[in-house]
Amino acid sequence: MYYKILSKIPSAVLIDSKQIEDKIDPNYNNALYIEYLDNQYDVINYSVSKNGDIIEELTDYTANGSFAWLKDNVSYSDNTGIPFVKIKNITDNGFDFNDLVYVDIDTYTKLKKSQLNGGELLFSKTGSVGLTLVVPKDCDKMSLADNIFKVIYKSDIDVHYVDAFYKSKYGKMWVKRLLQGGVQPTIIKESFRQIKIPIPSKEIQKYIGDKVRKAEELREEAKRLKKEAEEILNNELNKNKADRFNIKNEYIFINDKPNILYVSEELIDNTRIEAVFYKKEDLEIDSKLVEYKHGYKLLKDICVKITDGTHKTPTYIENGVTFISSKNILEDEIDFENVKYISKEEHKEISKRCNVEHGDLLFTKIGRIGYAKVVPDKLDTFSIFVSVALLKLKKKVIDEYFLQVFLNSEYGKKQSKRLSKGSNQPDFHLEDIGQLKIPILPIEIQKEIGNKMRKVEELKYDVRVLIHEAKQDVEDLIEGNFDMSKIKKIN
DNA sequence: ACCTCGTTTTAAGATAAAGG
DNA sequence: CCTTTATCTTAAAACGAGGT
Repeated sequence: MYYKILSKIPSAVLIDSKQIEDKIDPNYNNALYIEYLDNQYDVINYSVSKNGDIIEELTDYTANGSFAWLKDNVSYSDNTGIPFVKIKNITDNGFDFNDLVYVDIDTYTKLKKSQLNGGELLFSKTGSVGLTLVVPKDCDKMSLADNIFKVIYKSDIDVHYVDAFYKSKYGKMWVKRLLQGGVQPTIIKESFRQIKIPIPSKEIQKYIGDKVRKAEELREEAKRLKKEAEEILNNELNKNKADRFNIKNEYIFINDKPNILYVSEELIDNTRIEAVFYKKEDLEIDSKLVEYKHGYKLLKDICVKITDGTHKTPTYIENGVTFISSKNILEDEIDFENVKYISKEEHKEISKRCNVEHGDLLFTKIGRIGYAKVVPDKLDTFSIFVSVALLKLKKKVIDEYFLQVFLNSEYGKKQSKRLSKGSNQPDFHLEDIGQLKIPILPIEIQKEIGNKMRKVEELKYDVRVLIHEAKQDVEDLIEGNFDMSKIKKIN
C-alpha cells in the first residue's frame, strides 16, 4: 500500500491507483483517517475484525419487503399497540419515548425482520449517523422504523463492548470515513461491514461492556427516582384540595377537539383573549394549583431576581469562558459539549446584569420553552444567551431542586406553554415567567422531592463517568495504553 | 411474490438575526 | 416587544431497480 501525506489540513494525500477501485473518494483517504484508522491500527496488540465478520444478522425496516408491500401492510395507531422505534427515540442516554408512534400487533408480526426482542444493537444510518443503543434484555415487544440498522452480533462478542467502541472517537471516525450522500449523510450496509473493530479477550470485552451495562442500570434507577419525585408532587396536589373558593376559575366544558368551552367573564385576562389560552387541560391545571391546600405563590414572589442572558450576540472565540443557550438546557441536564466560548472581558460585562451562580435556576425562554435546571455546585463559571432566563430564588421559601421538578413537570410545562407568546418562535417574556404559579408544598415534602432529584443528578453524573471510561478504555486499547492490571484487580 | 440494497425528496425543527 | 426571514441540520417519507 502506497500513500504519501502531502498535507494534513487541508488533507492532500497521494494514493496508489490500485487502492482506488470503483470510487474515487477523497474523504475515505483523508490524511486524518490514514493516520488514525490505518497506521494506528497496524500496531494494535489485539486481533482486529471486520464488522461484517462478527455480525450474525444485519437487517432493517425495508428488508421486510417492497415499498408496495410495506404500504399495504403497515398501519400505525395512535397511542396503543407496539412501539415503533424511530431515530428520535434513540439517544446517548438510552431510549427516549416522549414522542412515540405505535404500530398494531398485526403489523408487528408481519414486519418480522425488524422486531426487537432485547440484546440487539441499533445503529442510526441516516441523518445523525452512528447513534447506537443496545436494546435492554427484558424489554417489551418493539418494532423498528426505517433508517436504523438492527444488528445482532455473534454470541462470542460482547455487544455492550461493541457499543462502547461505536461511542469512542475511533468508532465515530470510521463512521465519518465511510459516510456517503449529497444532501444528507447516510451509511450503507456494505460500508458498515467494513468498519474495523479491535476484538480483545473475553475478559477485557466484559470489563468494558460491564461499564456500559452498569450505566444502563443507573440510568434506569434515575428514571425511577424521577418518576417517584413526580408522583409525590402529583399526590400532594391531588390529595390536598381546599374547598373550591375561586369563582373566577369557573368554566363549562363543551368539546375537546375543536376546543369549545364557556368561561366566566372574570376568568378572561384582558391581555389574552385568544381561544387557545382557555383550553380545558390548562384550566384544570390552573384550578388544581389555585385550590391547593397550602396555597401557591407567583414565581416572581419567590425569586430575588428574574433576568435573562445577554441580548447581544457576543463575539465567539476558540477558547474562553463557556457560553450556552437554550439548546444546552436539556431534561434535568446541562449539555456542556455543544457550547460556544467568549472572552473573559465579555463574560464580565454580561455578568454585571446576569451572573450565574451555584443554586440558581436556568430556565429556557425562547424556542424550547420551559426547561428548568439548577446550576450545580462544582462548576466553572459561564454565561448565558437571551434564550435562557436566570432565576435567583428565595431559598427559605423554595427548594431549588423541588422547583426544577415542578417546572419540568406537566404542571410547569403546560403553564409555560400557555403563558408564552409568539407564533413561529415561542417567546416567554420575563414578566410572564414571573406569573407562573408555584404551589408551596410544606418544606419537608419539597426537600423529599428535591433530594430525589439531587440523587438523580448524582446518578446521571456517574453514568457520564462510566460511559466516558468505557470510551477511554477502547481508545486506550487502540493506542496501546490499556492497563491490564485493571482486569486482574477484579478477578 | 418476495427480498435486498440503495438514492432522492420533503419537510420539520432549532436557532440566529433582522425588521417593524 | 413581537413578527418575519434566513439558514442549517436532519428525520422520515418516497421511491427505483434488480435479484431469487
